[in-house]
Amino acid sequence: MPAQTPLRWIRPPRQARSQETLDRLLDAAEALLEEKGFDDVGVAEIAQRAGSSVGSFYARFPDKAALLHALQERFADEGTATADDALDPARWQGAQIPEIVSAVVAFLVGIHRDRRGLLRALWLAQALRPEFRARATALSLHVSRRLGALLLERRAEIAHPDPARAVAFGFWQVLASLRCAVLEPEEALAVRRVSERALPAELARACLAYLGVRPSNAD
Amino acid sequence: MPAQTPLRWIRPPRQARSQETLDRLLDAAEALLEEKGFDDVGVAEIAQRAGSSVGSFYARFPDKAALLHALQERFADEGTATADDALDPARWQGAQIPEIVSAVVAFLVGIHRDRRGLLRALWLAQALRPEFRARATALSLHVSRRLGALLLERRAEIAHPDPARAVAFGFWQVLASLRCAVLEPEEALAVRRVSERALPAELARACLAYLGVRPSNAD
DNA sequence: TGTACATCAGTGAACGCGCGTTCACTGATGTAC
DNA sequence: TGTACATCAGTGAACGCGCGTTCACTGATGTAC
Repeated sequence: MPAQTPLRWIRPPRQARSQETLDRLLDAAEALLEEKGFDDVGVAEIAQRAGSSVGSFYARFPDKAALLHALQERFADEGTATADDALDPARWQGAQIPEIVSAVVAFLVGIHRDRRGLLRALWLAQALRPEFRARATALSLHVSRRLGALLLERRAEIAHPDPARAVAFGFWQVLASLRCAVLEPEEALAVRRVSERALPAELARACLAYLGVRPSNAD
Repeated sequence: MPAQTPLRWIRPPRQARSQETLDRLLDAAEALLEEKGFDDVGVAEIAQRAGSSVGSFYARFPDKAALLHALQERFADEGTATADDALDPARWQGAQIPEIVSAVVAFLVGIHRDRRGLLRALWLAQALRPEFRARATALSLHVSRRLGALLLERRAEIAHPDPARAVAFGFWQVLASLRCAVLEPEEALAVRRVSERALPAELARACLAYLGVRPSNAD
């Protein structure tokens, strides 16, 4: 179900050297996305920053949109692997829900901070271009299910009448908040009233309150 | 403090007829935004839909971006007036927090449904163009303060240790969720697990739980 | 080990499409006397 | 009340800029014998 298409957007390279060029192009693009939107970054600009050329770019990607797809694919692969590792039930033996939620939220905040530009670009692309949605949804769903499995093993701690739904919706709300936090610049802090430093704790608090989990002694 | 600039982006019309043209242009643009993004809507397309012409467009707006500014201005004016009316303390004499929050959340869900296209366009514009942020922030802040005043009159009902901050953050989280719900198409429902019909209730529940308000008999 | 050839990778100037913007002109409205 | 003139509003074909994309060419890597 989760799209396995291994970078079929990219013409696979034949020499190691061109694989490096491809990585450099992806890295350059992601770096530039920290400062501007995808449409504001030119192909020539990306190529130059990668120490490459426009021609090389088009030797790897059929068009500019394919670059964003490749970035999405790369991020989703990393995200899936990370979730599988981080949300492995074995890792959380004996842990209670507050501990898990706090850790996950803090981690998600970190990702959104560190890769702000990429996530913003992907989020915007998804809003208007259907071809970006499936992959994005698949990743969210994967993480949501893994987290759900973990929390529902502990459903006794959850007071919400429909724990499975609550876990899914709670996770979605955390994601939604982070997405907005990523898109919103500092101005919106006046509305939010919670600094980025305090965000993980407050977000976890909100999520736990919604689930109906009593704050544990662990936190 | 809230930007009062009365449509200074628009060259004010001298004849009634041209005011009508302007309104038709705004309406046509907003209608087209339901289907596509701002960049995907052409000036000629807007003019045609408004039963007008490209030249007329440029007689009213210095450039295409000014149109989006005008739409933002119009929406913000309506929103401000609506908030002043809807959140007037006199209106809520004797009401408890759950009743207020439920009503506000339901109303916000409705707005985001009815003007999905415009809100999506404004949200995307804000993410990348600083000149859209101030107005957007001012509107959110205005509503947040009005709502805050209303709820903080009832702070006894709030268990959160910092009620003022909690009200602001809770409101912001509701907004964030709605923004994402507006940008996300149906696919994401698999992640969210809450349909648009059930959204108001679940969002209100989450907000109230975060504030630490006991569900009242009123709801 | 060395030479010839084939294939792959890289280059960047030139192209061309799309779309915002302009502008010379027509038509409509209002005002002076 | 009627005519002349000034100003405002509207029109859409033509322009031109920006940027994604192409392509003819050079250089690098690998392979055959």
